[in-house]
Amino acid sequence: MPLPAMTAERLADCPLFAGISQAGITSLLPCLEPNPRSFRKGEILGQAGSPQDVIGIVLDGQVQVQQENFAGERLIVGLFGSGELFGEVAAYAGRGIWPNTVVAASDGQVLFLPYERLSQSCCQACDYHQKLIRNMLGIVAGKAMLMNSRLSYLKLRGMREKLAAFLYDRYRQTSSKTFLINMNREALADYLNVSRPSMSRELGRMKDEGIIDFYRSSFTIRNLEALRSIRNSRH
Amino acid sequence: MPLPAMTAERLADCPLFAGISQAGITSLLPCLEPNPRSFRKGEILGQAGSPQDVIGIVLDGQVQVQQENFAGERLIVGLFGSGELFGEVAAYAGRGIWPNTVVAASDGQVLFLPYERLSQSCCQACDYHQKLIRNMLGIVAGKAMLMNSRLSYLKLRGMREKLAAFLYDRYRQTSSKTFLINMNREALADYLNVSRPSMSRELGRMKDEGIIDFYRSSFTIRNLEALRSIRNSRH
DNA sequence: ATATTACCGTAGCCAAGGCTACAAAATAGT
DNA sequence: ACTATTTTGTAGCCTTGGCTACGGTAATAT
Repeated sequence: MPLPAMTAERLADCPLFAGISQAGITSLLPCLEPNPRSFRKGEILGQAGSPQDVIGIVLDGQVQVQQENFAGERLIVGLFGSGELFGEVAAYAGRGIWPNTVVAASDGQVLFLPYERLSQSCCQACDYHQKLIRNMLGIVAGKAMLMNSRLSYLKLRGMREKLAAFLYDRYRQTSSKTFLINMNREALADYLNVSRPSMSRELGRMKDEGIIDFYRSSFTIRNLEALRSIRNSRH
Repeated sequence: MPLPAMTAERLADCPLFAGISQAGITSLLPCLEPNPRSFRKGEILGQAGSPQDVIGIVLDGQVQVQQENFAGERLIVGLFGSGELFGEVAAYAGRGIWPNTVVAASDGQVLFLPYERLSQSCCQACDYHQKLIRNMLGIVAGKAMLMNSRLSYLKLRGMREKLAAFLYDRYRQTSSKTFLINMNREALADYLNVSRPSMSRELGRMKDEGIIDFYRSSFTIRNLEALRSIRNSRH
């Protein structure tokens, strides 16, 4: 199957190929046995439980990773857009099985790469392979860090604690008391694992108390000390 | 600082050196600039916030990784014993800072390795380096998978759901309707992020309904179908 | 401009579960 | 055997927060 036009250009923005020139990518690519695929919204790109021998790179559009829990509920693990990878954590954790289902959230294109080609040295250009593997290590470690911070939010009891922790982290990341968040209320509530109306209620309370201010996705910290001192009643 | 005796022997059991012979380890080790350290219970092996340029391998004893959240509470991330690594996720995620504090949970020994030596090709024995990096990739990916399964428990609303998910997973892992868990009530409650008395109450209810039976850390699933069909009321 | 849809705040009801306190049972130590 | 300590079950109170329902506002399409 022929590669879509501009593939190498797009991959230059993919963290997996960070530090590799476009020319390098072009020469490296055939060696990775890439398999492109166009998809329409709703198509299944990876079915939980079925054998997995590739990882995916989103070239265009968005894909959603869903975890099906033991009772058949669907939990959204993540939404991945252009340049992002999916399936690589499970791949290198050594099962040959998709643990989650990957569904197209829009029309788009994805590039599948056999993950064993990536991690094994190959014919020529082996210095690039080295780079690829180190990049992959960084990507997987980064995802683990993300999950870890997610875990630390979920471990907090109490709505106010979760909100305070989340907002405080954003404050530290942006080094600014006013910042935008890239989620709407529904998504934020889902991220913190609380219900949207309850979260809105608590946000309102915190606004009334002068701790924060907000409008839509713009938040401002009004009383940093009060925010930092929020902790659960239990000791 | 001289390496402790038997270091290579012990490292042979470490997943980082999987697939490398003991002789290989011995010849490889000097190249990694290992730095051994003995510790006593309570010593700090890595302080959150301070610069990090090494990863640790536990040779003997146990170390505890603690996360300090924004308000100063301590959350236990994990307890690592002989052969296990710590600090590697943060290291390869690219910050040069310990995100968590590592405390010795007993007397023991640890081997520190500069993580950049690991990920870069070196003088001789470069085929071993390849292997090391791929092993490291597998280890980090495995930790990410573990965190993911932990996340899936915490995401569940409802005590009964969490218990059902946990017990059902144990049933699948052991392929037996009767199994022991390696935690006491307190630890299990902490793992599922609920309070112990509330959990005991719910366990009692499930026993009354004939879904499960238990005594101390021994659990028996009496009604598998009922267990599987437990899901949250919300749709 | 108007209709349609997504997004967000608010109110009220009520159940799930957190918390303290206590008792019984098991385990460990002497 | 006896005591001390840990572990687990139980009871009752009461707060937190889930849920439905609704209204208003912003964004988007027609």
